[in-house]
Amino acid sequence: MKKKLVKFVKDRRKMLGLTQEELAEKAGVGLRFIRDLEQGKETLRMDKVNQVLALFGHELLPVETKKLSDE
Amino acid sequence: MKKKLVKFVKDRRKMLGLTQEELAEKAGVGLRFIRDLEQGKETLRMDKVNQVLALFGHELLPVETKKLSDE
DNA sequence: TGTTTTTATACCCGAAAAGGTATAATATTG
DNA sequence: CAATATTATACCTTTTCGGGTATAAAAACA
Repeated sequence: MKKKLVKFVKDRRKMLGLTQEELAEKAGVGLRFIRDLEQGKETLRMDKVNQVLALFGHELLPVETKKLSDE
Repeated sequence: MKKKLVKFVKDRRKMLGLTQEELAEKAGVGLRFIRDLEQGKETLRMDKVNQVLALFGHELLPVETKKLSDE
């Protein structure tokens, strides 16, 4: 199963050479939140996720779901 | 200020001729949630929003934020 | 290897989201 | 206009997310 959001955050964070702790601080969220996010938890608060994505110049928006088969 | 998500949900719902109540039931969320969502509340749970968007064949994903001026 | 850094799990607590209900306020319709 | 349907606000309760802390596991590095 997929997790585009998870992959996006992990990739971007490593791209910037940040630890989860540093990302948490920069984003203004708790370390636990970053962990949960990167672990694929889905019951996260939208605004908190957006706080993190904002660091990467991104935000959560409705995108067409094209789920033909997998990947 | 914008609210793409709000506009998207309202438009799609009306497009299908549904009331907030009907949308809530179909999505499996409370009526109050739909109201909060369409009212621009940002501290919503991501998975619940996705339940709603799924009815429209969409999902929340990270999208580049292009905030040149407004609109 | 052993040492250190980073990440993953688990537990506790306060804050607040989600849902239900009730009631205003708007729209819609006759 | 009035009557009805739909949407917006407010209050209350239950549930759980988010944060802090502690510890275990895994990675990185000497």
